[in-house]
Amino acid sequence: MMVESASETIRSAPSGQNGVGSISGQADGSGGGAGAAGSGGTGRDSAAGADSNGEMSPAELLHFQQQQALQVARQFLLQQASGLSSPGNNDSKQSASAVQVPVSVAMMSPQMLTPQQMQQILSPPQLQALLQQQQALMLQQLQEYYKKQQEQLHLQLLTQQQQAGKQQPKEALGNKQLAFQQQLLQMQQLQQQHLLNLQRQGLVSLQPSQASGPLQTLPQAAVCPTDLPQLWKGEGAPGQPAEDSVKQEGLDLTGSATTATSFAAPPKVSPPLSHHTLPNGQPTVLTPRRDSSSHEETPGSHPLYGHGECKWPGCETLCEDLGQFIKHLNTEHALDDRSTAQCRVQMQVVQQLEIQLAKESERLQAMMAHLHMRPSEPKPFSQPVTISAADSFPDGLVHPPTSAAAPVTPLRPPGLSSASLHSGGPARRRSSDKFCSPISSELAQNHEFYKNADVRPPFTYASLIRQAILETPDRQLTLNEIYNWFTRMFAYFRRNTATWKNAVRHNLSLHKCFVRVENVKGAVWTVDEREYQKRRPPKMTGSPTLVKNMISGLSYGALNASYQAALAESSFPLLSSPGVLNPGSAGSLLPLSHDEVGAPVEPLPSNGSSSPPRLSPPQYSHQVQVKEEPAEAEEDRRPGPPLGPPNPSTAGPPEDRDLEEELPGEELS
DNA sequence: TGGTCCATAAACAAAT
DNA sequence: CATTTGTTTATGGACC
Repeated sequence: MMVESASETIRSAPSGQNGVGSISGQADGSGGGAGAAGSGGTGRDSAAGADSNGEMSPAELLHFQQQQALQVARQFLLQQASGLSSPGNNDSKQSASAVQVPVSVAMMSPQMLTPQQMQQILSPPQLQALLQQQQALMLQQLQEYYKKQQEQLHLQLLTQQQQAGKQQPKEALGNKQLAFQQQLLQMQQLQQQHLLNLQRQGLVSLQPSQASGPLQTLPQAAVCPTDLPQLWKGEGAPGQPAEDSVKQEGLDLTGSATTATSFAAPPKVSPPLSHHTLPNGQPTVLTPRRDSSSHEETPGSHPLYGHGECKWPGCETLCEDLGQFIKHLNTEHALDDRSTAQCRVQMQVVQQLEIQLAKESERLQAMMAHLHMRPSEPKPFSQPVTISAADSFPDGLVHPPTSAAAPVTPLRPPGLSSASLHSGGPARRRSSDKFCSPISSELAQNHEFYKNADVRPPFTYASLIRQAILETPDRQLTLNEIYNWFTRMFAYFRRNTATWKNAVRHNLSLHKCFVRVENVKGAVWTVDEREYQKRRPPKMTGSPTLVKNMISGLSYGALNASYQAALAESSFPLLSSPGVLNPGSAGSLLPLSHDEVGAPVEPLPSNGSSSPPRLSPPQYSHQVQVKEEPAEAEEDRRPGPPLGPPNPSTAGPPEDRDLEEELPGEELS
């Protein structure tokens, strides 16, 4: 295959955006394009030369959308931090109004956090969800918008024709028609382009569910489609300066000014055409009550007024006093199309946040409940609670932690999980390791995300390699197969191949947990679970501290690191190991596609299935034996006597393989 | 500050 | 001979 030679790799320029110097990968995406091409798999978009085009390249688009999602996410976090998330609160109205201010304000404020930071704070699933929501919304809005524009054009065209037919010379008519048609064409092209871009990037993952997706995710957002165009219009209105978040986002994008412009363009198109369309087509469907709620309530102070400025989304006009503000409010934010549209946008924002809030609240309660009861309930798992805790918060759902960890996948236990670093961007490396989130579950859950987004997975090479191997029916892979797994599963590894491949080889050789086995066909790599677990014993057991942190973090409502981590972690987990097939079950699913790793579905039945009360020495954290199959002997043993023994066979069972395995003893070295 | 864990780079050797 | 596969060593960042 095309392995590129060293030469290419060397040029890595560290200067990452943020400084995390080590990860050169990110930085040099440019050149990489070429080499990567090989891995066929998914639709690959060469990351190459993004900037050259006038239009937004897929990469840029993705970046852009991520930014958008991040914005929203940011608000969400802010709110959480400010204690909004009081547990029981269900009163949507209340929370809505409460949320409003901060949200709108924050929305406009440019970056408080960098995308990287957001990535760290938010878990991939969260990011993904946000992204999708945003994308769905945008898509919808765009579609509506274009539709509307086209209708307008057609109408105009018709009118013109009629009139022209009567009074205008043919030539003129011809010209006009031409002009309109061109416009129409442009519109169509634009539309197609945008839709294409959106889909391309995205939304790939979005695609499948797309049909119903948007509606589902944004039940409320779906409001009347017809109104949407107005949203854009309103926002795009020339008069208002900063408002459009889109624009702001654009500014934020460090490197892509072009992006901003190109993206913002579409909405802008509207002004010219729109001015007269508005009068007509806009049935202002605005619901009075909402409107009134935000405008009218002016007790002593006004919810839209604070710190001397107008808090209306996008408007930060300074007002000396309330009186002046009111005046401003009445003049600038009167009941017009723009205000209505903005209001609607705000409604959507709030609604989404409410949904999110409800989810998070639920999760919080479950967490609290769990942590509380924990003391009394020691036994379920001797294991580190932390682990289970982390595992247990799936996205939104709450499932009993206790049972959570093990239960989910009876067969394939969390055993495999172990290492991984949980989320996290920069920190990715180690810190998380300690948290020990199950890579398998995380992966399963965010499988699509990593597959399509050029984001560096928050796992160490070792944990990824292990995952790759374990996902295989016979738990063994050749080096090349490992490479393929990487490229298949992560968009990120589709470039800089020389670099990460070297790292993979390095890790295989370096870690005792990877055992090379000579096979008929050559050599394959297997994982020695015992060794693997051995590497990180210390912390886990001591989880108490972690728990403590979590608790304190929660109680204070502060976004401290531990909380963030917990948050991030929480979302991943869903299922623990979905696709992983264990040999035992192997027969069934196996070989095929691993992709399924993603099978997850979130809702985990909480069927507690049995929680295997596995106890294992603390050191070996989770483990489960999987039972089902002797196949992996390796795993089995670990629970028991820790180190001991030489393992008998590791793999024996499955099949013959005479050559199999391992030689006893050696590993101890 | 020192130790550990990781990522990355690179030199080399052995096998294909 | 060129690649691929494995091993090792070195360096530096992050974290505890």
